[in-house]
Amino acid sequence: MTATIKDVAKKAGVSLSTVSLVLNNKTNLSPETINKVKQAISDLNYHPRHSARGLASKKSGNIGFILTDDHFSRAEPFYTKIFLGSEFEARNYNYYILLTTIEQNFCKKSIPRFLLEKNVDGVILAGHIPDGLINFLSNNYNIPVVYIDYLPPKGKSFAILIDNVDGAKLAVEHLLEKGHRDIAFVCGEISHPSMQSRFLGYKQALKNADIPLREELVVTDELATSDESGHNATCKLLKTGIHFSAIFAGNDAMAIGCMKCLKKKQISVPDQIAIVGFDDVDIANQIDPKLTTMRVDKEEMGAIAIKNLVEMITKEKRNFGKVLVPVELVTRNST
Amino acid sequence: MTATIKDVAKKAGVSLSTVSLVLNNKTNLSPETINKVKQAISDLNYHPRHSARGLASKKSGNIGFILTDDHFSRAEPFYTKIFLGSEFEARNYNYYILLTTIEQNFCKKSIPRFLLEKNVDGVILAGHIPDGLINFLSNNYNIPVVYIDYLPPKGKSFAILIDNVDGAKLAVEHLLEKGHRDIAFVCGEISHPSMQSRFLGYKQALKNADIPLREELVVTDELATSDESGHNATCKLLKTGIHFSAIFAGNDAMAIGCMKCLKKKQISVPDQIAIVGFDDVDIANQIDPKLTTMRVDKEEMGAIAIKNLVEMITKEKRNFGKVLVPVELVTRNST
DNA sequence: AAAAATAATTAAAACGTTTCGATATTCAAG
DNA sequence: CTTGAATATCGAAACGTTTTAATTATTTTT
Repeated sequence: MTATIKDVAKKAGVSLSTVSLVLNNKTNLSPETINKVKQAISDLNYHPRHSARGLASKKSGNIGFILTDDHFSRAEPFYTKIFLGSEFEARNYNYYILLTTIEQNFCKKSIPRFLLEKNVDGVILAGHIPDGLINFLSNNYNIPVVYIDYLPPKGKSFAILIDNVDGAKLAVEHLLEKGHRDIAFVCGEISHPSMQSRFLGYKQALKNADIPLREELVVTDELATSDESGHNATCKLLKTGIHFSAIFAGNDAMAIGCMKCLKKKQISVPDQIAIVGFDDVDIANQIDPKLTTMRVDKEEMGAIAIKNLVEMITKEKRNFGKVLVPVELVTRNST
Repeated sequence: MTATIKDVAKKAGVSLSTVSLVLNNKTNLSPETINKVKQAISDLNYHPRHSARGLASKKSGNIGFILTDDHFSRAEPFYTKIFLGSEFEARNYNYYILLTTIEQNFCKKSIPRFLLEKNVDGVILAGHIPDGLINFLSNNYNIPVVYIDYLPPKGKSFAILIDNVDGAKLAVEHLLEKGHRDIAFVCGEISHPSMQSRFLGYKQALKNADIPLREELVVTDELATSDESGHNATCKLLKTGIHFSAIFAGNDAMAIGCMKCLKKKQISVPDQIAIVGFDDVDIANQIDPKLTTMRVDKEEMGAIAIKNLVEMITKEKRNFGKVLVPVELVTRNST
């Protein structure tokens, strides 16, 4: 059958252990030996069996990737892209990724099998993860954990987050550069952490430009952060009769809602009112006019998570804190 | 640390082997023994270590999922959904899925690691897969393979395919029921197998309704199957001046292109011209008017693939042939 | 030149299962 | 009863690595 480490040892004229040492780049090996072994490995087209390694080393060589089902199946492939970024980066480090979705309402039944079977060396948790799982993990496992796009409410953790504050600031600064002074902020569900940060960025940008914050240009009382919320919020703003020449929307969905409302009222975008969104969802580029928005590199987020996770696994140390991933302005036709 | 099979054996008062037999549902076990062991397993919260199993049984417990990078990263999450469906179903059978993307231009360097490491018991190939990989697989491995949405050009294979012919027939029949008689078919890149099948379905539906095929209502000479191709094809049709009251487009992208053209020419959809697409992409439901189209259950396709693959793995047999997944009409506002 | 330190290599145990063949027990048929 | 088959359980080998400690070879120090 296929070659094993034994065959390599025989061919290279060394012991099993030596081959293993070469395989794992261990020290105290003579260059000749290393060459002999490497030659034999390539001659035999040898590849160490994954499960044998796992058994002996007590490392699985796998990384678990957990997100809630609603996050993955939603239309916008935000987490899909993050996952893909992780998969790519993991390959560079020779790790496999085991993906699993869990239900929002966590119960003991839904503990990912790769945890029970000790089949992962570390875990990535993407998006809003139920407390139950977080507690279960920290109580029963000692493997490193990296959060993506979610900061657990308590306890020390390591998280990869979107730099919402800075992104929002950039968005508003873009509008300021275009000469806008009366910039509205449209947002729903202000309780959401991202929305709060984006609001903060909006306020900071105004402050830096010496423009006072005008409460009447801020709508934060919509229930959701959807298309519809954006639509309603814009209608509300227009009804007040207060002048504004630009809108910064909390996300693209709302920005699109804004545009729908404006179109209905025959207000031209960007001539009469400019709009900036946030997220750069796929349709942002397909609507008319194309939406200027803030893009975050999702693949990069996944890659950063892997890099850090692998470091924690191999160096057996724990990182804590936040990594803020920068956001980039994508200028299109709505501004 | 965590319990092993040894602990279970001790606790249950039986031998290692017996526990293993229970674990694997083997025959010739007394009910009392089974109960004793199961009790011990649950008492100790025992879960067999994945790599140990893999090593001893020479089965990895993993399934490989391969697709080309361009397929996975494209905007429309077609293959993402298939993958998700696979992941869900695989969980039911206690398999892990290892996903990897490969480049379109295959080379030895890009052989998925899980193949080299003997770390999968079977493989799913989704979408257009380079011949090089197919040959490599069949020459070097004896593991079962299931294709999804792709039929390899030669050799025996087992594939899960969209029932394009039947779907197209349904689409056209829907238009016929709505009273349309002059139905155009708009399609680019007719060399593509799916497009050929859809064209075939179109012709069959007409034939069944005793309506002669009129070549002048068929556009198949566009270069791509994109939005733009649909747009151009429609313009071409309109220019001929020939009457038609409905369009069946080869896919949603083209259907959307058709609508754009009609909107430009102030032709109302569906009042003057009705449109049916194919695929049910996400934006089909977001445009105005919402697009009537044909939906295929992508998750189901993934699940079917897993079911068959697992059967082949466990029963050590090979299935051959095609499974055609039915397509469903989604009636919206464009008809 | 001997002793000590270091470098290079190896033997053997360990990892936690499955599986094969052996053994013990029960059952049915002669 | 005796024998042969079927049932139930077990002991031990095997799977292919890593890792620890031991051994041998080499270099450095005194």
